[in-house]
This record gives sequence, structure tokens and C-alpha cells, in this order.
Amino acid sequence: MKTIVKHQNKLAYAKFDHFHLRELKLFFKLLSLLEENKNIYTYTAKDIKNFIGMKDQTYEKFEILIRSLQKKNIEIFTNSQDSDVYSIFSILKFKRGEKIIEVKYGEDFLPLILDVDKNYCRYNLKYIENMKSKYSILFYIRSKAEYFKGKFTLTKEDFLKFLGKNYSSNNIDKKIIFPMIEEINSLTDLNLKVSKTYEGQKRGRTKVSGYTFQISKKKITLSEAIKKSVKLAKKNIFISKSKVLNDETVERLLEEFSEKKLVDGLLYAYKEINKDFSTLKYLKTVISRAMEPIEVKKEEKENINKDINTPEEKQQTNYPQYSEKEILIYTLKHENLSLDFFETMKRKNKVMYYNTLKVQLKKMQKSQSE
DNA sequence: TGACTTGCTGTAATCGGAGA
DNA sequence: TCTCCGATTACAGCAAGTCA
Repeated sequence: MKTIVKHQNKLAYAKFDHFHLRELKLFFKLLSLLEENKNIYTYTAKDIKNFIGMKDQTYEKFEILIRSLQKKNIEIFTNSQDSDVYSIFSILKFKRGEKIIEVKYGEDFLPLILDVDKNYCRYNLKYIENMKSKYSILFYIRSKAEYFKGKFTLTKEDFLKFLGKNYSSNNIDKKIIFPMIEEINSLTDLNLKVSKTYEGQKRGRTKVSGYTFQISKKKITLSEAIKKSVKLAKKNIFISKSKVLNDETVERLLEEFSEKKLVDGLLYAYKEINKDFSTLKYLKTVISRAMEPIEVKKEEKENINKDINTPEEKQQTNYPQYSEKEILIYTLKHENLSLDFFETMKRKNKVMYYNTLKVQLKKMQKSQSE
């Protein structure tokens, strides 16, 4: 499932004070599954239910949560006085029978999550998945939107307005700031530090007037395997010319792919890319392609039966039939060739590929009869 | 004097084990 | 896979003490 959330920065400044923790997680989970050019989205409820930590709870409770989220609006301040209120969903419902969720976003809300060419922020859902405080989620997203500035400052008034609380000044540190900073620093790719600003008083102690949050990104230490695969990938002239592969983009790729998948994907890109390109998006597409499972599709099964065992041959022999996958496994075990080699051959020359498998099949059958 | 800290308590949400 | 229910946790409010 997709795990990257993208939306306009505006959304990071919105008031989510009336959202519960699970409603927030559900909301951002739905955003991560967004695709362009779709009117109504349908999702399997199970995965989403598990993601928001309701694995062991009833679908009735899940439905209550869905209904509650459906009623929510968000408020975005356009200046210190005025704000716009957006209806998030025009449809959000759980279909009990099919156990699916149907989603249609509000027309005015859609640009906030689809127009993400500029002034947008993106982050991996995994960072907020295990957060236990809704404030951690809100401040993490806010920090992502403000990251390019390196810091952001909120007056005490704005701070409380953002959280939708009317706290007396006590408890802010203990109940909001400390737990939130700890969660963000331990669970996410960011480090957040807070410092207070004070205003002088005629009498008594100085008064807290605001909070400044310093944002820095944690340095990811790249493993030797990643370093080697990046070095190898750059030996491909087209990847090298594109200049899209650097420390920063590798970090971004690691947000989307596991280390192993990225290593395999870069190796695949090194072998496969044979034309000029200029975007990271293209490289990601190629890396994703490397992960497509080698499944024996129905069509391929028909091919393999047709090409490897003709009806005549089937009649002539009593040998057992093997799937393409089984023949491949046998070949890789007995010949000094890689899976990549066969995948490439299959793409570029199907006739040669199936002929090769045919030869291997005969070897298999011969070894079975011995 | 009044803002801030600390500690206690109540309420609602969430968790997790047992059993159907 | 689902429900039930007691235990735990997060959030919120209050009051007394501390500090400049």
C-alpha cells in the first residue's frame, strides 16, 4: 500500500483540534491512498482498520469512527482574524457487507490535496503510525511544512489557537510540548527543539509570550550495500547524466522503499535504463518495476504449455508437467546464471526465453527418469 | 503580586485478554 | 473473527506551592 502523504502546506496550518488521534490517523491514511483523476475511491477496510490500530476491534466501532470523521470540517486561517472552513468529504461511508470504505472528497477541499506542484509537503506515513499523541502528528506535519525555514515561532495565543485549547499557562509543557517533542524526535525523520520567548512584567515573574521550534533533519547513515548500489547505478551513463541520484534523493527513495528493495531496484535500473531522463519520478518507476513479482500469469501458463510441451509431446511422454517458476528455480540451481539474466531475456526475446526453458525442462524430465 | 510549576483527580478513549 | 469488559492511558481541570 502507498505510504507517502502529500498535500499543500496550507493543510499543515489547519485546525484539527476536534479530531481524535484515530480520526487523524485515518484521515492521513486516506490521503496517502489518493490518486489523481478519480471521483470516488473504494478501499478494503481491513488494511485501514489495522493501520489505525483497530485490528482487534469490531467493525461496528470502526464504522462509528468512519461516521465521526465524515462529519468533520477543517478550518484554515487566512489571516489572524479570518478563516476558511472546508468540508473534507462529500461521501465517506463503510459498507458492512463488502467491508469496504467509499470516499469522495469535497470539491473545495480537493485542491488542497491534489494541487501539489508547489508549496506542498510530503512525508512517510510510517512516522505518524505509532504516535500516541495527536499533538505529535499535528506538530510533525507543521514542522514538515516549515522545514525549509529551519524554524517557526508561535505566540502563546497562536499556539493555543492552533491546538484549539484554552489552557491556562500551566500544563502546556508537561501535557503538550514535552511528550510531543519526545515522540517526534524518537519516531520521525526530524529533530525538534523548543525554546520559549518571554515578555517582561512590571511585577512578578516574566511571562511566556511564545515558543520557537527549531527543526533539523536526522542524518541517515547509508549502509554499505546502498552506497555500493548507488555507485553501480551511477555507472549507467543515463543515470549519471540525469544527476537525479544524490544523498538527498537516496534518502527520499529510502522513505519509499526498504533498503533491500532499493538495492535490487538500483541494480535493475543500472541494467535497464537506456535512454535520457531527468526526473526522480522516472527512476522511481523503474525501481518499482524491479519489484514486480515473478508470478506465472494465466497467459504465461498457456504460453509455457504451448511452447514447452506441445500436445504431441504431452502425448508422447508421461513426464510430470512443471510450471514456469519451477523450471526457472531448477535452472538457477543448476546453471551459473542469474534471475536478472532470464528476466531480461524474457522481455527482449521471448522465443529464445521459452526455447531455453524448453531445453531445461527436458533436462528436468531426464533427471526425473534417472 | 501574579505567572509558573507540580501533583492530584476525573473522564473518556484505547488496549488487550478471555471467551463465543 | 468478533464481542465483552476490566485495565490502562491520554487528556483536561483544579489547587496549592514556588519564584522573580
